[in-house]
Amino acid sequence: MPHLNLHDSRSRKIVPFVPLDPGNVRVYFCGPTVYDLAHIGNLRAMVTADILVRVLRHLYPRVTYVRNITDVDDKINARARENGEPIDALTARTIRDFHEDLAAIGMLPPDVEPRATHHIGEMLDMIGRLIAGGHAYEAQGHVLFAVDSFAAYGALSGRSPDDLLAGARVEIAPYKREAGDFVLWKPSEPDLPGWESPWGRGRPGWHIECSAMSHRYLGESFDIHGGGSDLLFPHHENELAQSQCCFPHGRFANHWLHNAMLLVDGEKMSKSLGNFLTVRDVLRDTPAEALRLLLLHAQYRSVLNFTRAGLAEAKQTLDRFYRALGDVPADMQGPLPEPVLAALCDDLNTPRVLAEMHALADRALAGDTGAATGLRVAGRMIGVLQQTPDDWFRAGADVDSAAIDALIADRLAARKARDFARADAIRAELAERGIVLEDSAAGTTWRRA
RNA sequence: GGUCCGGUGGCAGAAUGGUGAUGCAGCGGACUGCAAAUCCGCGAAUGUGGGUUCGAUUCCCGCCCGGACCUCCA
Repeated sequence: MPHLNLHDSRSRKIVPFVPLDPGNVRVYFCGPTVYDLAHIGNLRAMVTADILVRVLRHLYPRVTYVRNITDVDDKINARARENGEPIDALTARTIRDFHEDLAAIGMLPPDVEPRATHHIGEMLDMIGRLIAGGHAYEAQGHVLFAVDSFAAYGALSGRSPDDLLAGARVEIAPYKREAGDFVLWKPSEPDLPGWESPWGRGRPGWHIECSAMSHRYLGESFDIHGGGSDLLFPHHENELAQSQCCFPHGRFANHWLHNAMLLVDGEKMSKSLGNFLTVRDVLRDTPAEALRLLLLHAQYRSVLNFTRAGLAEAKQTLDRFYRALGDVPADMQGPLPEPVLAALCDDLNTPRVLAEMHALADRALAGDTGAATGLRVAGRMIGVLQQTPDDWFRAGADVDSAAIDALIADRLAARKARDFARADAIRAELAERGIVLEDSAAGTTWRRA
């Protein structure tokens, strides 16, 4: 069995993955801040985590996958006010929508999905310990982490504290001792969510929740922490600092995994550019597996440019794979083809997985049922090819299949009578409705265009 | 301005110190009443200038271009 090698953001190298406890691999990924529908950039991070966890589950008997939900945040407060709705209603609805969207894309649920607001006690406990240890201080109702109390601050993201100061483009709050100090706890206005604390009624800063929840569910040291590359600094740097200062005997995350950003039509996705796409926007006219496959078409550390043409190509690739599957049932069991596993173990090289799947499809189309089974198993491994070919080719066709069968019978009669004008008219009529007819030795079948 | 990542055929996208996968698109052919699918074949790439080396796309340096981040916030 090949060994799993993963890129580690801290060392910026691909290194062998060695679990702390092979009997229970522990993984934490930063989940969503729930104030709006998931967009396709969010989705890329979720798919990266999903593939990683699938590979880990294949290699190890038990994996504990924790993905948090940030449900206390200034963006949430602002959105709730904008919408004129209670914060609880906004977060509950957004979480429900998020779960629906991820399920549609074939994402395995995390084992634990902790919410920040359910772990305020753990956060307060950590903050108290940080103050006691001289790593945090209170100033004007805020509690701040003192970055100069952690010698390794900046090591994860590869920045020196001097670099950080040089480029600071945000006004430094006057109560900070050092410009790099960040908020652990801050006062909350009466109309905003808040919890009583030794420092007054307040709410947590952004980073402390992940430190508190990962500790609660995974311990002082765990295997992998991941998220989008935009989280590397400051979010993960700060999490690491807090956690290591609070639990000096732990290593926090042993291994850091970050996925590159997604662009839309070559540009950063933003509402002002008009290229902001939610998962739902895409799924309105695209099969979910096509969206998933598109995200797997690039290795997770490469910037991925999302385009409609790319989406169409992903759909076409799945057409080919579904043809190659033939009669192999969706739940067919078999060994995962070795080249596929080798590609996954090579830093989750999903493009190479797809190349291997094309090779399997070639053999399957040539009549090799073992290869067709291998394709099924490989597809299941990466969360695609979960349907029957009929379902894939006919889903979304807004038609009455009995009527189509009748037209196919009419056309067959016309062809027998060598009335090709009539036969072609039927083909054209169905084409108008988005139906493609395919003649073969075995008869005529139809699919959606 | 600072730190980091990247630039491979028309497009997407792997890999590699020794003749550069895979898919899409294109072209030619087989098959087909037509079409689709499938099959066979063809053309097509390492941003740029140096350096190291017998040999560089791969390693090093400069330049150009693109991207992420630069601390609670857009």
